[in-house]
Amino acid sequence: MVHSTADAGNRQVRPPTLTDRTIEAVREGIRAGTLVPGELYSVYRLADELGVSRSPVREALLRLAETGMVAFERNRGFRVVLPGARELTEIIAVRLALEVPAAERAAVRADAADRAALRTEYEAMQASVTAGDETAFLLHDQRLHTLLLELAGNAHVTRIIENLRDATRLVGASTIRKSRSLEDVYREHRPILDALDRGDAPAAGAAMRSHLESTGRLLLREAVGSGDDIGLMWTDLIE
Amino acid sequence: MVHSTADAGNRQVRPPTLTDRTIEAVREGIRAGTLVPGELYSVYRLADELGVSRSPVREALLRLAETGMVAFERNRGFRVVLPGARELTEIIAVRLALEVPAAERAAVRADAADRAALRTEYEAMQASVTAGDETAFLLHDQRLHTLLLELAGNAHVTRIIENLRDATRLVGASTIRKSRSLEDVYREHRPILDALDRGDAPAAGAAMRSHLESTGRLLLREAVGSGDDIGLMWTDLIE
DNA sequence: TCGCCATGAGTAACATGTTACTACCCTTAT
DNA sequence: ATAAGGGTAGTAACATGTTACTCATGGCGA
Repeated sequence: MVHSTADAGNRQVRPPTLTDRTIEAVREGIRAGTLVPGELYSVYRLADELGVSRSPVREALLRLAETGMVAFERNRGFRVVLPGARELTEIIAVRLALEVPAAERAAVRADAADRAALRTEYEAMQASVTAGDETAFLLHDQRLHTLLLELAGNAHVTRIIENLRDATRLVGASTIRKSRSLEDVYREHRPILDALDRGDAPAAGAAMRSHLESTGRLLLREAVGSGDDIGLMWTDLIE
Repeated sequence: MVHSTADAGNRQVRPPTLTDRTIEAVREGIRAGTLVPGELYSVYRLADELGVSRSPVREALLRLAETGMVAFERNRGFRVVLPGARELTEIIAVRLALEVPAAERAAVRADAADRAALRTEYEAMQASVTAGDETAFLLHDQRLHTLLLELAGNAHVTRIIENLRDATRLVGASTIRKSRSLEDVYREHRPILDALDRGDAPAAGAAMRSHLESTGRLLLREAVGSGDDIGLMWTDLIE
């Protein structure tokens, strides 16, 4: 059984730092709509909104800037960035390259406890679908993917994907609502888990590929700018 | 022709910040042996060695800590970390997953100018071999790989690999000297470039895989701790 | 000789102060 | 009306101050 605490770069047994808590606060603010993409904010204002000094806030935003989630503008402020079609396509390509082999590996390594944990998340997804709670749905979707990655046993891969996910979460949230395909996304995970149960590595990989490509296309369709040629970029980076 | 400036997250046309310069200074310090892995340093000391305040130094080190190059210890200082066998294996696995497809893509997209640029680096590698200059060798090796990645057209992949390389550069430097296989590593690049010239994508991918696996095993042999079972980890994460 | 505890030096993490720069606004001349 | 220009508010980047913690060291008793 792979422990699920996800301590890749491992920080603290001690309480999380203010920087860590600020990172979470920003993520939450974006989820909740308090921080609007494209809008200009400042470390000053955010710092006293959160009731902390500028240092941890600045550090937190710099880390988020590394993943491309926010962008600083010198002497102006920072913005929450939502990724364009190009960036989304690139991210999907990376996820395909890393998560498909991870799924294959997971199929080989999973024991009964792992499979049970995956099922739990899967059922929680189903519950979120019927409840129409897309926030919860995305949360369990993420957890399921993360569990799979941890099963594969490569902490670097887990961290990389986690970072990329951050950059896209924003698009995902607004996308799924519109296309009301929440249930479709849910269904796509079934073949993955079934293959895991059978220990069928190739099938698990194929199912994961199919899932990522499908949701990838979905994301792109929503996030596309008029100038971007999706088909061209897709074949260029993915196929 | 893909432009080689590699501005993925893109910063400034303006002069680089003190933080940026500090990051480079730390990298250089490690290369030059001024900063010894495992030794305990402090932001205080490093700051006035560099003649700047603690803020940019701290920010620089935090960024390097993200990639795993250094590690902070609360109220103690920070250390330059050299990766263990486990981490090296994980990194090799990621490089295989990303750089093999990138080589295939590059084979399709490369034009005459791209191929010429690759040849230039390749010949510079050869020159470094005969000159016995391993620093220069590693530099051109890196440039060649980066060129290939940029050719593939996925800036995220380029950035990810670049970060991983940072974590391993240290091991690579000490490794190659001992095993005096500098020339072997040089030779391994030949089939890649040949395949590129023919526009033969599968061959380019296969050559890249072979190269990464070979140098990967080399790295592991040097960096291994007595308690680590290389073979087990290798099959677990790579094959 | 050995263990224990107080103490102090040194640190990361956090807070606050400073600087140089940018864009915006309002005035004024054309 | 429109353009030019100076002033000002607000900012990131950098510098410095403060706090709470960790660990080594040395004295002191057994």
